Amino acid sequence: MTTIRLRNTRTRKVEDFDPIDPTKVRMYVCGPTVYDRAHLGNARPVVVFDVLYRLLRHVYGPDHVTYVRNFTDVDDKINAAAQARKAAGDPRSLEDLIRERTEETIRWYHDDMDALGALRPTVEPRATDYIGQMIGMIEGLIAGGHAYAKDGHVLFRVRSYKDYGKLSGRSVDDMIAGARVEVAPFKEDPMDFVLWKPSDADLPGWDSPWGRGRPGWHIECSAMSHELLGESFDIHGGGIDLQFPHHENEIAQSACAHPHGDFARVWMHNEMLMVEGKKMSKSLGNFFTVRDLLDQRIPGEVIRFVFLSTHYSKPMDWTDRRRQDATATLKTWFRMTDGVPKGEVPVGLVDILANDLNTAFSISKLHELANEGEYSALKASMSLLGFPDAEQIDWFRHGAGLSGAENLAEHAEILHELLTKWQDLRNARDYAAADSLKQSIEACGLKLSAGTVPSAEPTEDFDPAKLEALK
RNA sequence: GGCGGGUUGGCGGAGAGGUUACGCAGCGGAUUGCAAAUCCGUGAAGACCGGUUCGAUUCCGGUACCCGCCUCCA
Repeated sequence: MTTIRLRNTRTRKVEDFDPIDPTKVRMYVCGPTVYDRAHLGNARPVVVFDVLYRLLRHVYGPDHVTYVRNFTDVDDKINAAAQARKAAGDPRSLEDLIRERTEETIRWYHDDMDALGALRPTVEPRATDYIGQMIGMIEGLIAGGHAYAKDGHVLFRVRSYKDYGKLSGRSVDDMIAGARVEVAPFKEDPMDFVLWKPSDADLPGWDSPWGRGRPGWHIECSAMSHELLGESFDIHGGGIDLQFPHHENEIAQSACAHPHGDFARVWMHNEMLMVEGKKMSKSLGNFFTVRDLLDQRIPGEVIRFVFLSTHYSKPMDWTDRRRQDATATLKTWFRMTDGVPKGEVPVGLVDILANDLNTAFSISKLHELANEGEYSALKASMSLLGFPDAEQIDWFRHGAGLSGAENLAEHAEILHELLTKWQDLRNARDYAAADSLKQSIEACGLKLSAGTVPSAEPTEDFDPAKLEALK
């Protein structure tokens, strides 16, 4: 059997993966807080751990892997979104508004992640369905001396867990010296973090031994992973930004609540996403969602390809250039594998993925399969990496994909239609009609180019009104 | 301030202590309504300074620079 090797953040080493029970491999990945569309950065862990999930299924069998990814549907950002709508005059109750918002966001999330080719996890628990387990866990922590109630709050006593800070390589004393911690009157120690907090009448709340309130961030993952995967499970994943404090706190809670378990044995973290060399942020104006890209007719598999071309442990740069390269490569591969029977995944490729998920190297191997004419193997390999079969999609047959020019994005639909038609006419060797169509498009002030993917570049004479008139 | 990641050819991006990464672009050629697609061939690298070694881009140390987390945003 293939030995999978994974980098464990806890030990800072790449280790042989040795599941507790090979017939029941268990993985937990931190999912989204459902208050808005997922941005591109949110999608990276989804794709990274989807590849791991596929690899685990390939090695241990599809029925022997349990993948849990939560929806955090209780959070102050969600409350704020609902309160804003209520303030704007919506007559419905806060609870109804919250429910509507979280349900809608979960639908969006599914739509967007499905488009990236991510398999649905085995279980997708919602935090609000596990409030009882959270309360039970908090009670246990208090009984064990690891937490204390004060003024309607319950706090975790960080000093009661000697390994606190081990995952992220921090010491409690150093962090306090850094003085960047919230000092609150109800805290024994500045590093103590909230397990439960009181809710006033304007906030959602649940009855608890400490009064009506709601859980703090962190406890939901500890409670749900315990309920669904047990005291000890194999892999816990998420973005590197979650390493501290989220995962550190999860470990502290779970280790103290279940001292006989190991909690998660392997901790995996993906590095961050950047856009054109910079962190994605609203202030830089380079912030966008997965849906924004899909709406620009960028296929989900192209986004996936760009993600996989960088190892998960390195920052990944989303650039328009890489998007174009990925489009061209996938287009070639889909043409090669269209209608070809699916063969076997080469052992060498599985070994490459098993070596700490080296997706970037695996892509070079796919290039080699393509160069050698091994199209059946290429097709199977693409499937393992989560790409659709050529027969399931059709953009590669005629074109699609636009130049990334920002000022064309809002005309994506009409341009896509026109470019597709142009390509189809050329494919049909109807050059008279193709050239005539080209002339009418270029009359709008666009320059067409028959590249790997037909594209349109705006000139200084670009007139959007004329373009829309071509509809 | 604390912790962590990175620096490879024009661009993106890997593996391996000694042998071609790979892709894109470029260049030469074939083919082709096409500015395309396809096919054949081809040049080009390892931030800086030391150390270990018969030999390092690959191991070790230092320097410089870049980036992220520690704070609501993944």
